[in-house]
Amino acid sequence: MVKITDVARHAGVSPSTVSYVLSGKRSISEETRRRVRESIRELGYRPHAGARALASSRSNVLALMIPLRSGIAVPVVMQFAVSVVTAARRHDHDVLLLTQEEGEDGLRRVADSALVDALIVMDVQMKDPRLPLLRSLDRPSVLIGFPADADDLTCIDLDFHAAGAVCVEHLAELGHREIALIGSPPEVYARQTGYAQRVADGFAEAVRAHGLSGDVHPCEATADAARELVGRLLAERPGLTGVLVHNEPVVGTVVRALRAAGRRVPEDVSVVAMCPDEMAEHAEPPLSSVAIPAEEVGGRAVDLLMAKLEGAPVPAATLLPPTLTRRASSAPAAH
Amino acid sequence: MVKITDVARHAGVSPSTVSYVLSGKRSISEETRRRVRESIRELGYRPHAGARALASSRSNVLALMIPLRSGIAVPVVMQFAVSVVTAARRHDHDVLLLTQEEGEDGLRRVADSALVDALIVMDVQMKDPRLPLLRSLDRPSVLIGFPADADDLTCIDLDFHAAGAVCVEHLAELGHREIALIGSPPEVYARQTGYAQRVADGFAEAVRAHGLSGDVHPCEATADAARELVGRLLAERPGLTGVLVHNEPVVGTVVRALRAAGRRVPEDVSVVAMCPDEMAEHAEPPLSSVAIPAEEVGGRAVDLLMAKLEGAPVPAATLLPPTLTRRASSAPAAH
DNA sequence: GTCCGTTATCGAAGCGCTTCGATTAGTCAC
DNA sequence: GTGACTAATCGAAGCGCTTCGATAACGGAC
Repeated sequence: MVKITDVARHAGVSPSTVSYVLSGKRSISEETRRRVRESIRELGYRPHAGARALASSRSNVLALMIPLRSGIAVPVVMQFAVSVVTAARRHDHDVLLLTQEEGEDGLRRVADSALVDALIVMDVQMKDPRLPLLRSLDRPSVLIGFPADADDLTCIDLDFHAAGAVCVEHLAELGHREIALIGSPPEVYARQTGYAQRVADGFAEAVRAHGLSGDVHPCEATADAARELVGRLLAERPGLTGVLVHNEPVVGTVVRALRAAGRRVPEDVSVVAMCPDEMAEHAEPPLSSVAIPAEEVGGRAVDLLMAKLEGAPVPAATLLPPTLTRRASSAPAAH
Repeated sequence: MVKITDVARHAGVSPSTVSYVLSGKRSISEETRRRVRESIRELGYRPHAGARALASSRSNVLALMIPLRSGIAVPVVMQFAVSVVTAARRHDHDVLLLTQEEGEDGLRRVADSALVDALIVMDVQMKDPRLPLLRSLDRPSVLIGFPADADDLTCIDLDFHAAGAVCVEHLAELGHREIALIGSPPEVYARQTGYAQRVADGFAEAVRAHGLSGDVHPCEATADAARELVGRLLAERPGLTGVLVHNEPVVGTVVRALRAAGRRVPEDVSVVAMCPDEMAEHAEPPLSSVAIPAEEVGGRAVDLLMAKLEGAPVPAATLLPPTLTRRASSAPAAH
């Protein structure tokens, strides 16, 4: 294994000079820098991560804790993870993967052992048991999601409240007056993850603001439940012409159930979904939708963390504005 | 930060004794061990990962490189990742996440910097550019998937050949004589990832062995392509009563297309899928299927790696036998 | 010509741990 | 009682890097 002293000898300088060339923390003459770089290349030198971490108390590794729970859209989690890794690499950091299962002990372990410099935690609950721990750690962290009490914590997420509202506004603009939200399974609201409730609130608020009629219907993530709910909705509310679906597994079923009941989409009923773009694009018909900008959330989370590591002040809360993409499933209301 | 010398002082022993208590590499008296453990607990001591890695040349971290490419089933990748992390933790290791995008340089980087002790690489291609690198690294690795030339490498995967065959056998047992394989998109075969071809080979071989008629039809992963293919198959082969679908995104579409063409599933046509169990269970009707045992593959991959790290010999190839789960989509052929 | 401030470099200490003799006690066979 | 072990513990070296003075060389400024 080639070490810094080998490079130093080869370049005719001291080890500390090599270190300063690498870190740029002191000025080095152009000529020396060139020679050192050349030696590094020639010898194929890579600093030993452990030694570096020991001497500098920086591991250049971030921890990412991902959720496992059912009801969490796996592809979205994956997108997050990939975007976090990609963003971390841009800052010359690596990512250590932790599962929710490891819980607080896992976070404490990697933080206290100095395995990681900072932490990103996904799928934050309203009353998340990890929050006190994160507050007590001496390492910075960023939460993806908003807990009930976010004091002293840095959070980022899609603005779900605005997302609910933006869907309503879209339907309102198209002239729909009677709409409904087919929501997440009841346990998701009960679990107090927050985002489901925020969508519902944003929906309800916008419904009021626009003088529409519309209400919220939690729905189990099964085809049967979705069909049953659609049937009930159509029976109870014959004037219904707009539906917002915030329940990924059943979006396809909802559309098919509407059609089975003789309603054309979008001619008779407009459908808007909150789901990954990929899913919306491949649906039949392609669905107007608001997606979670996983890519951006992950990237921004890393940026926030990097800023905190450098001691820069960062906003406590970052809400990303929702973007509604119009596709074939929504159209002006008939008269 | 509390360090080993603090623990040593608190317990009235030398630092090396604490180290030996932790590692178990030398015998320590019952009494001393107890005292040291107690001090560790009381002081909340965690060994510094970097220092440990430096002194022992073991980081206790594994690298996992995950694929990004489209056509790879995201939930399966996620399952792998989670099972690898879980298995690694059982061996007191952590997992560093790398994306395929990082390629060979990424692998070299984490290996040469001693950030990781060993590597797991997913989604191995027939002629994978990472293979020479992995051979040259001084750290053990395990591939998930089988390249064309696996010399000196350790590979593990589902036995796709057997998986293709087992589906045919299932259909044959049920009395079906004319069957078809609706395969992966053409580019997946072209890409030479291997597994698609192996399924097709296993299928073809078993068809021959059982004296059935049946052939292979690659299919784009779009609803249109699937519908079109089903239409063509039914037109060209009126006697068709069994279908194996090895193309996750379109399994639902295939079933619906069959029904749209007036064929009941399973009464008129039996359908078997190769897809994650979750997808098969939630389909309408629930599908008889062979799943990739991601859980087991991930766990076994880690076990192999651990064995290699300890210098134990391991089999070069591990093929996990497929398991077919009978569900509602396959039934005896009508006469 | 002296003094000061840069710029470029070096040497040494030290990060927190593991590991390798060395040492001391204790046990047992004879 | 002696020699030969084994069990339990210690001390010190060293893992490969960063970082903190210290030093030397070099220009201006006066």
